[in-house]
Amino acid sequence: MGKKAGGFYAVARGRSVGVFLTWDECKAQVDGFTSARYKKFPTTEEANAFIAEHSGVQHSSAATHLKSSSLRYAPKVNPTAEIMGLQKPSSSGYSASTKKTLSINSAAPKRDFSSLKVTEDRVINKRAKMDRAASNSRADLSNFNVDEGGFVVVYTDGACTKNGRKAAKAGIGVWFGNSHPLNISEPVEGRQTNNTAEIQAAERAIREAKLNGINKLMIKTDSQFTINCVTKWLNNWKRNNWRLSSGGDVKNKEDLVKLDDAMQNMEIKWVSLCTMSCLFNQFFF
Amino acid sequence: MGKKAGGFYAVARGRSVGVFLTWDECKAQVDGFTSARYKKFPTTEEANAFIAEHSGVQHSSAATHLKSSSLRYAPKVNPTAEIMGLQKPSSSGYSASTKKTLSINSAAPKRDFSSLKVTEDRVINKRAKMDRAASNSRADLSNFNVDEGGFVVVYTDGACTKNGRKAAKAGIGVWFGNSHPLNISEPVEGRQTNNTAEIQAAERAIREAKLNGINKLMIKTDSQFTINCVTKWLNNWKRNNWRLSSGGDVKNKEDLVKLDDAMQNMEIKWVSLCTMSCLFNQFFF
RNA sequence: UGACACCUUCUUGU
DNA sequence: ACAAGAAGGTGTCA
Repeated sequence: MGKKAGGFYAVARGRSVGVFLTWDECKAQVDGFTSARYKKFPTTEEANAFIAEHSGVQHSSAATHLKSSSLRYAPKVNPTAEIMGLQKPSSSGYSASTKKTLSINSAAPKRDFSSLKVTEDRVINKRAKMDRAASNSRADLSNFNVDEGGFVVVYTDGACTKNGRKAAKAGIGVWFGNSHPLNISEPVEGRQTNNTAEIQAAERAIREAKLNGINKLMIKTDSQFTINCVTKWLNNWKRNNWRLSSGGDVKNKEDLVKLDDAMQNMEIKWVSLCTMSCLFNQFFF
Repeated sequence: MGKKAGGFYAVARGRSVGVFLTWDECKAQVDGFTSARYKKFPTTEEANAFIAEHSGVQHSSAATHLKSSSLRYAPKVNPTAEIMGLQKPSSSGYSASTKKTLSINSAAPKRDFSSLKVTEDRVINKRAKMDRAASNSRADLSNFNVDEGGFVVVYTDGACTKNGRKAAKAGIGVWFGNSHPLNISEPVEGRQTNNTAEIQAAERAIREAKLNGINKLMIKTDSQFTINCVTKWLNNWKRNNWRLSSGGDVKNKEDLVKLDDAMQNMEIKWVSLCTMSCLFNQFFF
């Protein structure tokens, strides 16, 4: 080994949040943690600043805390868990399966699509359906999260193992509520990439909502890509025959056409989970 | 130029040692291999340098040794690796600083202009100078890479954060060799764009070379724009009062005049890093 | 229209 | 620390 000792690893989102002195320690917080955010810095000050900027949330005590330079190993906070506070699925209503015996309860990763595990797609899928059918009581179905404007809130997410490689396997997750009968976790159809997953997740969420008489839906996703596709680029692409500004083809045309179709007759508010954290930062800066 | 055609994957420690053209091939050598050492580079030269530096053997008698080693270790190596042969640096002697979580010692990517980080330009710049001054011994200075024609080889590069926006910050890099005392990393003066950066990088390289009695210089850059300016358009612009064929002004006149001035009394071979890979392709297509 | 650069943003994985 | 999947843009010239 014989590495150079210097350096501070800031972990803004991970199993624990804080500054670590070795890559190994840092890696332990971060490895396998979905949408982890971490970075190495030459000074503690910069490391702390990074955490302040990227962890989305701090404890009220955090601001002062970060300033005291002596504090190395910061406490364990799970930002997301707090922002989302009430109803957000800190982890999963998704059927738990083998794999990745999630780490600790508190800091459960935002995304635990255990069920996406390839080898079990069929089984899981089937089980999910049975599950939904079985518990299809009115009481359950009406148990949506609804915002002040009457929009039903749904969280969507896509994941893709080995993204970019030919063995890639992608899956989607749709979350209406804890153990909600409409929750979905399924494999992706067609091209297996992270983005096809995110897009299909949104599409499935919408179709599922429609089937249940919902006509106002708030989709929360961390895929800025999907949001941009729908809110910024889609109309233009429909006009210009799906040409990128760079001249190439729109890679996700097929999925986007389906999504666009699903969107008809549904009022949708798109919410970026990322944006939410950013907004939150304004409390601190 | 790494983006489209993919780069070159150097495997220094793995099932086989060598340069590979796809991530899949590289992965095959490396996956599950204890303490594998590998990295992607935009050029074969850099890939070979990485292998030379990390494959365990070596050091001391660099030049000749490297040649044979790359041959020996490169079973599947594409022709290029052998054709290009020499010993190009993996990368930067640039002072490391914050940003982009530099990797360990030597094998940073071609562009790790950590030092370009805005807030620290001054400091970094100062440090770079001290650094150079401090180690300014004859022994070091004579340690240039020289081609068969007696041209000293230097790599130049420019970078520009937020290129095209008003917050843009540009910087230059000049690389004569690993930890070479003449290496430069500095902020750009004047307009902050990618092209001013590339041009100023070349100019600085020439001036630095001149100060050290060099009169034959091979400049390797991936800026086709800079090369075209100098080798195709400059003479014409000097004649026609810096008019574009479209009638407008030459945007980079100021920097190009300085570059032109620096070029006097210096024999220069301009080499496009891009062209090199392209040439290579002709072996296969 | 082409070419070479330079970036911004987001995500997924090891 | 590394990889890829995806979109948007400007800097510049012919």
